[in-house]
Amino acid sequence: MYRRLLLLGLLRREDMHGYRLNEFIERDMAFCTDIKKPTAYYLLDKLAEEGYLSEVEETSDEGRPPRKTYHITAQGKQYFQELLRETLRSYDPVTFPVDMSIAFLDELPGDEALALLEERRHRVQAQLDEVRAAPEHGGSLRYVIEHHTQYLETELSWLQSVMDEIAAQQENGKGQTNHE
Amino acid sequence: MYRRLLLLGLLRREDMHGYRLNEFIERDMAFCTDIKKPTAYYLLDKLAEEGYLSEVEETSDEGRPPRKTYHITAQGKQYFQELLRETLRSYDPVTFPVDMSIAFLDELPGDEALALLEERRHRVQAQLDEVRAAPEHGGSLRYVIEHHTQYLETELSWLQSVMDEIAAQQENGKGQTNHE
DNA sequence: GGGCGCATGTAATGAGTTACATGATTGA
DNA sequence: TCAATCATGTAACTCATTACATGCGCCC
Repeated sequence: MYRRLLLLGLLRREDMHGYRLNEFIERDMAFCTDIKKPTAYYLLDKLAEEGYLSEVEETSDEGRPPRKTYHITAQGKQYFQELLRETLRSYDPVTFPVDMSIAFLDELPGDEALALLEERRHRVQAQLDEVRAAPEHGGSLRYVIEHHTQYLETELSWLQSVMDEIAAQQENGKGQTNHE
Repeated sequence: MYRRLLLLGLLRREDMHGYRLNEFIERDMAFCTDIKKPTAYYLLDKLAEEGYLSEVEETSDEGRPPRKTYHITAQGKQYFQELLRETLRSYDPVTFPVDMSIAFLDELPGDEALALLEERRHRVQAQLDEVRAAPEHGGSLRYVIEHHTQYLETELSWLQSVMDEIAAQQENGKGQTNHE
């Protein structure tokens, strides 16, 4: 649903065709969304069918492929508002896949666990670097960047604390576990 | 995939039938997973088909319905290890639906935005309370609880900072936006 | 007699992804 | 001539969910 919100939100500012939308999303919002191109095209189609967007087919003037420009309708604006409010007010508990591996960490010898967690730490750090490098165009996208920055910093500090504790156990000679 | 890891991880400790598994998950792990009952049954079936679990049908002695007890196989243990390592080392960027509503926050009058965010804050706080109330049985589940606690605290502090900034703009009379 | 606990499922649906297809122009 | 840019899609698939179905025994 948040993907619909994204598309409607961008189209509310300016009419665009799918390619431009995907381009913008990939360049400026990659750090906070995972929408894929075919999904975007699919959703634009669907939103148009449902009456939230109107599409204007532009037959190509030159050698360029034809394209459809989307414009948000009155119902679309209302729908956008509904989605916006609902998304703002509601909170769905998050699940982290890594939690399951942490929960069963006793399955792995401590040194291997440490190596894998170190690898993970690098990836989280890389993601944080990417967020910090995000183009800083004004507007409330600034809050979103701050959101991800804080989230990732917390993630790093938690990871570090887990690694510290494992390393401590390792030194105490309690690091022996049942491994296959 | 992390759902498979969860089921295999629990079965690695002790043979169980689906009902007990679901019961345990709901009581002790609700705060960190969103697996639904039919999904669990479905996955147990599938994991058995794939040779990672063996199932023993126990025809009911008394009036109780018959049940299938699952036991992890050697391949299952290996598969579990693979999933465990892969899940530990890899990091998939998280997306927060709320980000999309924050990105387009200028669509809403400031006072309404504040009211909705306040509602959200309450829900996040409730979730944090629930995590803190989680049964504290030993093992590395402790790390998972810590993970969620820190995540939710960060979430609350970020929310607060967004609300503060909106309130500040409101006072400066910049709170006027284009609304329908 | 009505609801809860025990125990398992199925059928339909949804949301999104992957891999693939098309085809013209422009620049190295 | 080879890749990239522009521009749009489809078909098949995965993963998981929702809503529903079943049926006995126990307790109030």
